[in-house]
Amino acid sequence: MSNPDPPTDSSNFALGQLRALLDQSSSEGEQRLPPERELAARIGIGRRALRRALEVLEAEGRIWRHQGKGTFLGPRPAQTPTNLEELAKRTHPLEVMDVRLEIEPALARLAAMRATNGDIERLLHLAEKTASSSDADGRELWDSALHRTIAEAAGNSLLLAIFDMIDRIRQDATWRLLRERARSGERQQIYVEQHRRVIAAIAQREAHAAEQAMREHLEFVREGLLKVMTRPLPDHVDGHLPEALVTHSKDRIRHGT
Amino acid sequence: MSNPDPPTDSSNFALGQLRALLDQSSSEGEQRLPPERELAARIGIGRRALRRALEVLEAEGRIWRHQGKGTFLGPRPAQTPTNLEELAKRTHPLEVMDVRLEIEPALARLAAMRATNGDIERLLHLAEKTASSSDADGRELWDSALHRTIAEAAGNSLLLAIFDMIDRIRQDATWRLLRERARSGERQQIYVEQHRRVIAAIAQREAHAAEQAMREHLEFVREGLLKVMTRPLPDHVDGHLPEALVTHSKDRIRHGT
DNA sequence: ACCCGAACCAATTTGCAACTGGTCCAGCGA
DNA sequence: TCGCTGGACCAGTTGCAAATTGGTTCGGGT
Repeated sequence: MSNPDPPTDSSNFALGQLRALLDQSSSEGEQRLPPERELAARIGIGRRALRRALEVLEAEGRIWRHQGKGTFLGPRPAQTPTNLEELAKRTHPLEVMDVRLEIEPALARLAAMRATNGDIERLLHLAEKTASSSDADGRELWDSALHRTIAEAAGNSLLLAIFDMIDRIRQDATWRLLRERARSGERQQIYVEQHRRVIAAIAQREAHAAEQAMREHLEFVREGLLKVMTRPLPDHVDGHLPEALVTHSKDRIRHGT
Repeated sequence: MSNPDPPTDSSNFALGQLRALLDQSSSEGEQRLPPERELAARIGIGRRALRRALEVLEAEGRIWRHQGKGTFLGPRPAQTPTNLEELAKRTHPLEVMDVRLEIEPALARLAAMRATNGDIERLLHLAEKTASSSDADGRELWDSALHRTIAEAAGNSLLLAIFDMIDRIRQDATWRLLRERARSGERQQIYVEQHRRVIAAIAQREAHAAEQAMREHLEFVREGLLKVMTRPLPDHVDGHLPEALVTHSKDRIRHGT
């Protein structure tokens, strides 16, 4: 394989000059390098030669550049989509389940240790409601409220914010139908029983039992999700997929470096 | 207790006019009301009287207002806790450490299972850099890059986003000084050694060891944080708090939207 | 070949103007 | 005295144009 833009005499000279400048700048606390045009003029070479040298330094991880921003020292800072919609585009149900399996057992454990009596009262109340609701929308609502109350009872506002973030992604319209199919029939009854066990453990302040019960519940949920996603479509379902399920896969973007 | 700004004749007249306008607007699908100045002129009263009427409607939940934006129909939209600034105000370093203790061991475990060889290469490279950097800012940068690379290697974009969220809160200017004090001296060397152990476990694909090593590292970090926050200031430190801890909290305005 | 200068493209930042709600004040009138 | 108005000013938001910067292409010179 051939390098489309190999180092040259002028670039190598620039490399030396730049390394010196980098050392000087970092010792002065400077985070930003001058613009390319200025740098090229200062060193006395053309911009193209300078850019070849900068590419080397960037590959080494000593600098990072971005169009319109500038050239900076150190490793490239992390870019995070704080936007929920963007985030929802880059993830998928199984990823979300993996995250829930990490977060919610911990929330249940913390809730067992730190829930107020008022929290526990609300949880017991919710457990009844969940069991008695009949329609799918109602189940969704009570289920969501139950999990969120546990997250509140854990008494960590940051974890609660994280839970909310995950929950919002879960609420995505595209995924609702999926969950509805996954919890139909006798599975719903098992859900109710598992919820009861989690709440009982929290009420009795058994942290480990609460964590374990929540983990088992979520693993059961994940299993149901897998079954629904892998089984063939039943006959009465229309042949073509909804557009939302088809188009979303192509605008997936890279997030590594 | 007395209302500082009770309704008056003019305001009561405006209230009736406004309720009519609200009904009309909502039926037309209009979400936004005209600016106060225009509204006052149209109804034929002063702005002060109009604002009293608007306050009533706002208290009733029929409208909501925001400086610079305007006046809108319906209930005030839920303020998203995804806002990093607001989130940073509602949490504190110990909460963040609790969350890191839940998330990052899981990330290390996943990384041990799913890291590519390229990931491991980068981790080894970063470990050297962290050990060799001398100044505090440099340590912060490389340390942050190390933890993030582990998060990337875990191969779950949602968990990565959560990690980034926590990391940004950690980067808050107010807390930097705290961490700097907590890692000075021989603790830094222990950090380096613990990092090495985590990376070694990941490189050897020992999931449980990686999780445990990361947990131990973070518990050590938390312990250092506690020590710094509870111990009295040493003699050579000036009596008054550094300005960064006092002033920075109020002039935090825009980072991005 | 190699390099330079110039020009252009694209992403970002910055500064400014306009607009909006929030607040205060002097003055008018019942 | 009290309520109200109009005006002025402050503060937060939005939109836009200009300036800045890295990314790219092209022609000409050495």
